[in-house]
Amino acid sequence: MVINMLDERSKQVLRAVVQSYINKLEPVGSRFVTKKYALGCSPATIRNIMADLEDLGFLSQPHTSAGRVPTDKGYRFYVNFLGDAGNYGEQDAELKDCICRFTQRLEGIGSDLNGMFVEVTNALSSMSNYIGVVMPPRPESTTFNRIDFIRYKADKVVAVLLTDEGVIKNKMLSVDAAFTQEDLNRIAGYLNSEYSGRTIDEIKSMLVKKMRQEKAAWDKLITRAIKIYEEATSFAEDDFFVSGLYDVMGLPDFSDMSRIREISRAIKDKHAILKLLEELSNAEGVQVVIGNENPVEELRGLSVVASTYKEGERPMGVIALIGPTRMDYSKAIYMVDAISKCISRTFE
Amino acid sequence: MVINMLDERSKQVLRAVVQSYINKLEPVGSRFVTKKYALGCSPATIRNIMADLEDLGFLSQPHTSAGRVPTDKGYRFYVNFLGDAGNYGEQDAELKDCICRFTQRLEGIGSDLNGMFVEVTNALSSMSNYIGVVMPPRPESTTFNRIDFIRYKADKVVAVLLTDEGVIKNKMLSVDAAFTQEDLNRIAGYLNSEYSGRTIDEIKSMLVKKMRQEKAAWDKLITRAIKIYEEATSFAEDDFFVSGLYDVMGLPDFSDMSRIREISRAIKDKHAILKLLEELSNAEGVQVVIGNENPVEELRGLSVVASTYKEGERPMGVIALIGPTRMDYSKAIYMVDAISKCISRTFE
DNA sequence: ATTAGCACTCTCGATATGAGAGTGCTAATA
DNA sequence: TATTAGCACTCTCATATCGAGAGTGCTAAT
Repeated sequence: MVINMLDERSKQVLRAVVQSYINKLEPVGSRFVTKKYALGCSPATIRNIMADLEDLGFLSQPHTSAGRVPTDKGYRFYVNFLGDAGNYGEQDAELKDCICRFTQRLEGIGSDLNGMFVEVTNALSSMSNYIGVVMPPRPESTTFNRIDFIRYKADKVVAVLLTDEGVIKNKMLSVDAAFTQEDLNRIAGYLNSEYSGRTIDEIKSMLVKKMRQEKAAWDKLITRAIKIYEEATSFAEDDFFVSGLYDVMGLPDFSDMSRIREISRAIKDKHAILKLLEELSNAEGVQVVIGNENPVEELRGLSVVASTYKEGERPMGVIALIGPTRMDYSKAIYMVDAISKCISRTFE
Repeated sequence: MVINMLDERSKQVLRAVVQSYINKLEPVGSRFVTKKYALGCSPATIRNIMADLEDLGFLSQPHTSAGRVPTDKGYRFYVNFLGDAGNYGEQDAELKDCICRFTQRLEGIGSDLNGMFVEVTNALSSMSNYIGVVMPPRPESTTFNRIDFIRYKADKVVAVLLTDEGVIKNKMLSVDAAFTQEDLNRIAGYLNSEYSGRTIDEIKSMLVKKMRQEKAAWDKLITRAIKIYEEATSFAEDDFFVSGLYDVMGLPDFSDMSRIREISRAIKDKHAILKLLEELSNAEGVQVVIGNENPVEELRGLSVVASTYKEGERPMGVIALIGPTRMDYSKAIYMVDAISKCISRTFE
């Protein structure tokens, strides 16, 4: 699908239909286009063009005598070639201002990543009225900073894991042997001195290797360290930050219950979204998945605008907006882009 | 409203109406009652009784020629006097079994409170199809076990707070002075040795008092300790565990969007619910708030079944089920009762 | 005190109707 | 040849009408 497959006026008409449908969520008719967008021709001409666009698969009619509605392909063309691409910066001043203030505040939060992610999801959803999602750094790309163990009760130990990126995780462990705090400090000290600066996953495999090497005559300390580390770093993998499910219900797109329930389910079991975002996480720049392009069954009929945030060149995680197919792509792309860049900046 | 204000047969009719309305969510007519519940009289008689019950405010008619529907007052009477009170144990075996298995598992989780609460909300909602809520122990009733500080970067410190009940909280603090890990250990050591066993709030006020006492010549350590403790324990207060918003949308009661949106909003700003649960937390046993009895505006039209869980005699927090007014009170009361008792047991 | 019988009321689904919006096509026009 | 005016046509949506069904309240009989 190349940009040249449509002449200039057709593009203008397509853009007009997409934009006004995004705004009003009502099929747009030929008369309306001539009135609202001065294209210098009559409704009849527009009708002809629209009929052509329908033949090409960019538009469709809900019923014989309604206006036209963009198809997924129509949105796709709009996003790729018509959506003011490159100058999303020309958004309305209020939004820009709002995002600007937010990014400044974000940089102030500094290294409390969890806190930052909560802020980000909230900001994403409240500014857009879509669903904001942040996928935190995956264990394969978070860098071990240090781990500490706190003796809690005879057989309970709290593990606190810090990463270079500022993620704090804690977990209550049940241990079989009765450790003293000194034991725990030794184990932590060992792990901290040996493995600081590597990724969580790297360490896991290194420890396993180590276990094999020393096979019969391994140090008891190391065995313990390995076991306890494994347990401490086995956090639920399928977690991410979401916000805005309630706001999205206010959109006229979701006026019937069944849709809402579907979406809720999709978000609740997280798996589907996680899969999608992971796929997108390797790509460069802002990614847009429109409606039925979505590889994930449950999210058909929704669009996703996502972008990775990075530490230097290394991709860390993904932020995304999920909304109805007729979402305001310009706005969403602008937001996701600005905020993901801001997050990346805080890692410097 | 005393139990004697109705004769026996009237009570039977009221019970019949409430129970079948709870089951089918359809106004129940006189003929239906005679068919389904063998009360030994004709529809005409039932009609007379129903008319009386309507005069007394226990029932109402959606429109002239529909069956009767319980009013809030009707539910109230049912819950207080008719709802098999005292022998909720006679629930259907499957539910009992399910809860039994769950409580056993719960006791296995042991002292990881956060994990336990997540389990509890999930269990509450999935077994009932209502909204499950758990209010964790308030700071005035959690007992300080120990605090530890981990130096993260020059001006960042991670505070990890443990309570006797097994709540773990962590927080990234920005500190002005550059602490060494030794400084931090001294501060933590001071706090731990002095204040272990007291409630979080007690300690706060004690520290403030201490500051006043030593006024001019206070130990620098203490000043630091106070400041850092204050910051470390100022967690968001308005947090609790919720689950089941999505399931509740499946109930026919909420087939229209506006209701759902209302509820979502109420739950999102948490404040209203928190207020209500706090009010209920001082009472003994299972509390039931029905429909418009609800003091909280946003929750009108919903019913709440709540019970406190305790450590010994000391009330710690509240668990609750929130559902439509025509919720299955017997079931809800049974569940909330069983699970709150189980939580209390784990504290022993 | 209870009940059978009956007229009455109200909802709900099906059906009909007309206004309105928008199209496609044809023939005239620049 | 590309555009446009005009018009018949189609489809939706809101409204009105109608009858079946369910359930009531009342009255008179038991």
